[in-house]
Amino acid sequence: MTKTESRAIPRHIGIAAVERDCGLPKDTLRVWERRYGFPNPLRDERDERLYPVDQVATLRLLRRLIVAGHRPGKIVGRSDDELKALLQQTDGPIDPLIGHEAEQVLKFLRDHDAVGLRNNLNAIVLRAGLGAFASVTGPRLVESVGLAWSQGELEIHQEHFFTEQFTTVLRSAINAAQGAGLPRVHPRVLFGTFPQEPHALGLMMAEAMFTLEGCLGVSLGVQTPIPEIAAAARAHKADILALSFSSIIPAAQATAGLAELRDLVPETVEIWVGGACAGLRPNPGIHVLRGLSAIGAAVEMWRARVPVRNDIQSS
Amino acid sequence: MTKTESRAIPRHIGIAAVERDCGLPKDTLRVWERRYGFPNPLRDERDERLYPVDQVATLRLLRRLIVAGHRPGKIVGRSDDELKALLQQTDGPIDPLIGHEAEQVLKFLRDHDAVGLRNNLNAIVLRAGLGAFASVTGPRLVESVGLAWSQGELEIHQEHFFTEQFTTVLRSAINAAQGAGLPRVHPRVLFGTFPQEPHALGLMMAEAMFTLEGCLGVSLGVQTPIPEIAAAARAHKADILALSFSSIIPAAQATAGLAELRDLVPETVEIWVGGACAGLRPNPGIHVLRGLSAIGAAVEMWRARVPVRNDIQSS
DNA sequence: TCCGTATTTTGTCCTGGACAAATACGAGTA
DNA sequence: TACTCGTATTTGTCCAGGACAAAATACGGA
Repeated sequence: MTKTESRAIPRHIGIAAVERDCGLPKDTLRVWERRYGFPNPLRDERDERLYPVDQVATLRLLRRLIVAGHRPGKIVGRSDDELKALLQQTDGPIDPLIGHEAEQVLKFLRDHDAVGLRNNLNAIVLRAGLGAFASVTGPRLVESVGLAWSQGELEIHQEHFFTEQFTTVLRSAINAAQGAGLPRVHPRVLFGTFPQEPHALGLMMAEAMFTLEGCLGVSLGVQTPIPEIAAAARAHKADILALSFSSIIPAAQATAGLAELRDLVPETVEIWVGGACAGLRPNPGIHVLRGLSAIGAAVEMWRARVPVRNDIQSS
Repeated sequence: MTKTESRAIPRHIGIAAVERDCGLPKDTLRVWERRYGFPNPLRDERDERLYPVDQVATLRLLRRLIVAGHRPGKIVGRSDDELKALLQQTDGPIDPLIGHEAEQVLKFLRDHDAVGLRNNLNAIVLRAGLGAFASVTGPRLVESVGLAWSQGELEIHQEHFFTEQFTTVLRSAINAAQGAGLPRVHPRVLFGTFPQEPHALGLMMAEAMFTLEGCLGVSLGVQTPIPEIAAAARAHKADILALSFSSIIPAAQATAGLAELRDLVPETVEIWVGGACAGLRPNPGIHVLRGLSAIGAAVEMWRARVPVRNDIQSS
């Protein structure tokens, strides 16, 4: 009975869990420790690294700064305060970014109010319309919640809870849109993410945007192996492969994976990518969409560019 | 023109790409090579492993067999033909189990017919009703698809595709049920899975059953750390913690995790578990439900057992 | 100011060893 | 026969510390 507390909230986590939570590969964690003296994990009885949770929080800050363009050698080892100052100077101050809706949502999360959150999200969708929700408000809400989490203001379970409610609301709105007699014609769009990418929200918001444009969308969900994505593109005769990248994906991995994928699918299939991942580059054969609101115009351009094949075309 | 092909499809890929595509960690790939002599990659000029694509395909077969219960020592190194034979032999003949609906669904999957599959699933829900779908037909469909996949009759992307469509249909049915004026009172039920459990379908079917019973359900989605589940149970003042276990979870892990969880939540919170995981045991403080159709009666018993507290009860 | 070349930084891969957790095996008991 | 418990084997993950190329930066000359 006496030590329930010590087991209740683990103060230290292993290297694999840190890799998962921070998106920093194990090798990188070890080499940072060797070079910069940080992180500075304890060791358990079998000499394995045990990272205190506050160092894990710092690592998340570091990762944000690095994807924002800072170099590890300059920032690893600095104090949390310095890092936060840098972060604000990069992203701009945090508060202005959080709009009224985000504040409300965060309040519902802190209150663990499921019904209130759901009603609130539904109200936002109705007020703004699905298009504006999926391209503007939704991403902002997601970012605000992610930010609040990475700054320790929300627990993991609160973020899970938010994701679940958001998913439900958005999914039902998409269903309603599909049932509302939208045309559902070309282009055929196949949605998916790479295996390291478990984040489904961005993908679903993209699905909403394409649906509103009257595209015929099919989703594979998240974390599909690259050869499988390619096989699915062929099987479904997709015109466009739409992939979502959150910021947890290292830019190098995204680029390498995209090159591999580009080789595996026919050239007639376009690859469109988007998301918060910083390092996305407009390689040949890869279309980078900056922001979900760019989808509408891009689909129109596609329709103008690609000759009509709105009838069924058997191979 | 003659050699374009050799550049178009790379015949060898690096270890990081293999990790991505097969889901086998780099460390495991290296230790298999050391112990079993397979995989047997070439080396590039800087002595890094280069895996031929056919070995990568074999690795994917191996991974399938391992999640199906085979042990690496017995199968790594065998020929593709032997592996494929094992794959078909694993679960015995599949046909008897498959009902009419499952056959239809498998046909739509093989045809990659998104619209047909969606309509078909919707029709089943309407015909059978949400209760029968979530407790009988749905689980059977899920099992049939899983079986077909484990025997190599379906590709991974087809299973992803099925999961996505099934999710959409079920989620929208749950929404409809919630909007249909069901009472939504006690018990408060919190849904979740352990971190190693990524399977969301069972959880959602359980959510459907509880919703039909008029419970007030809140879901955390899949893969929530155990302390977080406990924290969420306290925060949401849950009466019941409903956890889903698919067969990929080792029984020992489930038991250990449940013991840990049982310690972390107040005794007034009941823990109900269910799913295809074989080793679930009715430990003290843990209620094991055999099958989703048992949920209805269990909720009624709970309501009879627990004194009325249908009014709001502030802590 | 621009562009090509040195230099630093940085992530990823390597080897070979170690060990605990998971699993299979085998003996003893009801 | 079925089931439990202790032992042996298998298997995944971690460690150290070295190496090197790709990327980023600094530098020098037009």
